[in-house]
Amino acid sequence: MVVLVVVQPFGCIMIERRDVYQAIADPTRRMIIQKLSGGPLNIGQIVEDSGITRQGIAKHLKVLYECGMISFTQKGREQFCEARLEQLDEVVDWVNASRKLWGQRFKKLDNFLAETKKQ
Amino acid sequence: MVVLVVVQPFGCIMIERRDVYQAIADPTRRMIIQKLSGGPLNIGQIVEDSGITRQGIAKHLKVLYECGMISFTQKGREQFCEARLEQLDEVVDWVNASRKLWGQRFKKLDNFLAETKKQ
DNA sequence: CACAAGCACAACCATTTGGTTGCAAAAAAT
DNA sequence: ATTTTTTGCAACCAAATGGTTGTGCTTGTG
Repeated sequence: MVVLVVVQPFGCIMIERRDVYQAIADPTRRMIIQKLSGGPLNIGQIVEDSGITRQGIAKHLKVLYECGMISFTQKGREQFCEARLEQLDEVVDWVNASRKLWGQRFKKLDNFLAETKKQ
Repeated sequence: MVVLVVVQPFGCIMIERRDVYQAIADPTRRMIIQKLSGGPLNIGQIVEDSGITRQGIAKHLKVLYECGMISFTQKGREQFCEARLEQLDEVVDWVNASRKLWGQRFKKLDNFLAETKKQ
């Protein structure tokens, strides 16, 4: 997990972490994640049929790495890339929490109406 | 990918469909979604304690609307905003599909090793 | 050795993003 | 009738994003 320490105006130090939401926001990165879901690949293999340049892919890999969604293993001159999908739990948890609240919104409205009736 | 061409509230003309991944990529938009999960609110209520200006919020609402994650209802001079969290299914489905594939990666490796042993 | 494969790093570029300020319109309240 | 609330719209801005080309450094291979 990479933490970006940003020194802002007034000498403020902000600690920014790239998050998983940002990681999966881009369609190319989702494609990379799906390719890697099948197992580790080297960068050349990821570039194959991606439609963009190696350097473009490298930038996306950097983002994914900074989110802790992939890890690297050097093997000779090749760099193998492996997915770490545990991070996606955060997204699912957030979605479920929101939907749980959303599912209760009518109940809450009923409670509100009941309360106002009493007064 | 579904492309909707809708000319409706907010003066939005939707030609390309923004996707849900982009909608939840921004922390401010996630905050808005969570606020709305409890039930409909007008724009002023969403702005409350958000730390950014009404116009800033309006831009985020436009994005959320274009993703089909919120809908509007005019009531006098107030514009009420309601969440449509069904859209989040797409995210959960994608995550689950990736994780399913990921869970099978060792099995695949075993199969591969078994195949090569035969030859 | 010479050469190719695989990759990292830097510079550059156009567009998008995420915010701001200012102003105008319409509905409600006084 | 005037003022206040609530909102919409446009212009502006800095920074981030998503790509590109070019260069050069390792590491295997003939």
